[in-house]
Amino acid sequence: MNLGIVSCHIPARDYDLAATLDCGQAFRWTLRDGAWEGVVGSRWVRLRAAPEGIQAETMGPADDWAWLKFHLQSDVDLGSVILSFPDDAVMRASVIACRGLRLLRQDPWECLASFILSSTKQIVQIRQIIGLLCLRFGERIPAPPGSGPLYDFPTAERLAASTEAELRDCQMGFRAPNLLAAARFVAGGGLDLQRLHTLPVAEARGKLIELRGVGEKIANCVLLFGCGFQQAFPVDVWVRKAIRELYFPKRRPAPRRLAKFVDTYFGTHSGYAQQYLFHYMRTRGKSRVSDR
DNA sequence: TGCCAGGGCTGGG
DNA sequence: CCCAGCCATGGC
Repeated sequence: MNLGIVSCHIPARDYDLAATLDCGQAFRWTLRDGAWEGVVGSRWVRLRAAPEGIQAETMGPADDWAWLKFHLQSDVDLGSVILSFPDDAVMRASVIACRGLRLLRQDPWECLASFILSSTKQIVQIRQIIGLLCLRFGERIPAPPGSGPLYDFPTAERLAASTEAELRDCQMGFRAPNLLAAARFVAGGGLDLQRLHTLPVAEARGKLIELRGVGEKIANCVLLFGCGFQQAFPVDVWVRKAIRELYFPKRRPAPRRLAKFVDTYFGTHSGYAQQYLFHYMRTRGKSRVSDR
């Protein structure tokens, strides 16, 4: 049984780690010495590009890597996803700008909690808040030699046992009572996040929106990044700006009309198209994405 | 410094 | 249905 670093080659084509791990869908990945380091579940993970795929490392034992392949969605045929996008100038430019960007399949609780914390926050700040939250409330997990202490994302049960003041100490401001209430509701069995993906998407969305602090946008993030619903389409300030400027340049659409548009125009993988739009808007004008 | 950030809720037209 | 104001906090 190997308790040190163990590694594995994960086959994948058209997989860009930087675009995927640094496009605002996940908040715990860091580029260090040319490799991406993060935490998946209760495991430290290091990833780097390799011929015909990804070289992955974690702390042993690991006789099975299905958990990581599932998280990375490395088996998804990206080519067919991109072919499902509408063939227009905006999406063609997005595809060029975001080559190799994948959607992850994240843990629904971590995803829900993270996006409750995301409202009117910049991505760098969301990362800071989540870093503090994991440090204060997460469980210590095995880390590679030379690395500092490492913590997983706190469970709903753990956060449910905390206080609003302790959460506010993680710099999350008015989001603290929302996170605490969500943690208590989930820990108490009021919402089975692990089964959400088996429901019709509208029903799943309805259950999420019952939570205080969770509206359409955050619900759609959880549905897309944590439950695998390919047609969930989060509309944040960047995506709204993209749609208005690139698809409705003459006059800004009424909210209802914009909702109808994103619901019908982008095809069977509209959530994927949304992430390409988001990343395209955020990175155009910049030379590199490696700002964190 | 003031503006803005992967929003949501509330109260008023 | 639509909109303005508000909610904390920090990067730029």
